[in-house]
Amino acid sequence: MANFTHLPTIPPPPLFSIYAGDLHHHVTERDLYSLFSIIGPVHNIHLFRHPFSHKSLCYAFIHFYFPHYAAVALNSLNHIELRGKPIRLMWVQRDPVLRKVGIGNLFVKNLDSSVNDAELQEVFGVFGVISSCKIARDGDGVSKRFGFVQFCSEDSASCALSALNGSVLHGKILTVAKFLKKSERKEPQFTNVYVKNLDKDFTESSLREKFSEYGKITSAVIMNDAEGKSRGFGFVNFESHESAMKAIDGLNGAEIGTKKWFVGKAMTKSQRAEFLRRAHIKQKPNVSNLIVRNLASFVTENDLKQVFGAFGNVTFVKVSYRNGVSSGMACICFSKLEEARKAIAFLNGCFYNGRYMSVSLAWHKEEQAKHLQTLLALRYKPPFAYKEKKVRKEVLANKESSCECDVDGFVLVDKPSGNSEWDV
DNA sequence: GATGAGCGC
Repeated sequence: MANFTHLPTIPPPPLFSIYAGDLHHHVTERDLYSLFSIIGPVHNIHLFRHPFSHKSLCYAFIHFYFPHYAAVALNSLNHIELRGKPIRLMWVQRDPVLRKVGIGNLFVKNLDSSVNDAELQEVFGVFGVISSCKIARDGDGVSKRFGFVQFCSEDSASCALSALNGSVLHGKILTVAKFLKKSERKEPQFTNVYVKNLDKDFTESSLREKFSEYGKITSAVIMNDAEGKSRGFGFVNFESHESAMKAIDGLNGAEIGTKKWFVGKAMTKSQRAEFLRRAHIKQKPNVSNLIVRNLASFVTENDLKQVFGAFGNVTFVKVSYRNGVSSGMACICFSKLEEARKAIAFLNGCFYNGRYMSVSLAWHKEEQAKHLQTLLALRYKPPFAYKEKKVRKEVLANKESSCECDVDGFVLVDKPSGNSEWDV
């Protein structure tokens, strides 16, 4: 019999209320009420909505009159599909520390793509009480073939790990490991080395010879074209990471034959694509581009060229027009970041043609997206005007949302009567 | 090969 006493366990939660997460964004209070009432009398449902747009935040609380029904609902309705998406149920746990400690959290990979959340729960549930489990899916709901199972106790998790790691499910050998955050996981150490700028007559055996002084090699190839001629690059795989590092250190930039070799870590196609994408962003930092907002509609590109030209060399001016009408925004490029900064310091907030101009550095699109994600993660509350604009953008982007209306500059979607709580 | 997100009146 296992000794449970020394292992941490999540304490029993309040027993009337269930948290429902991962909801499809079109799931409504009514959908939830219809579903949960099947089990027993529901006291109320709170589907959380954005305070301005009233779009669903995709999670809800379901309060039952009797804890018994809450428990039954949690067991029998978990992972059921609502509007085509499986819901994920948990006991309400309001203590954020307890929610985030990650007790008993397992990572499962090499799942067959047919395995769904419910089956994952069934297989792992034999070993203890699961607080949350799900399979990672892409935007179309296709399984990414890995998932997460979180047990209420470390003890159950370790039982499941030792029993199920290496076991077979639908013909696939599962890997079960403790879940580690990205920061806790060390990068897999590469052993494969890429070499380019080889002379066309450089052979595999000379390649092997050249690299073997750095350590034991498991394979060395030169890539050929359809006619069997060298394409001038190849791969050398070492037995150890240290040897691979030494080889890069020793041979990168070396002049061999008539060429200067490039030797570096071999990348997969996707890794290389990511690398190039980042390199591209670095190359074009875009930081000397300005966005000007709140311009009067009659301000022209020439006007702006004059005003901004006082601060440096303006290389590009573009006013944004929609249906032939200025939208009050413009992009202005300086040849130097320094000049752009000067223009901001001087012109941002200036009264110009009856309006206060806003002048700020333009973001690179991808960097801005990342920045926004970081802010969201920190639960950053943007300033009012900003939030309003963002909501409008979201609403416009979401063509599926029904009954949009514009009230006092706020875009409201599916505004429920009264408050957003839907009492039954 | 792969390592989420998540909680109020």
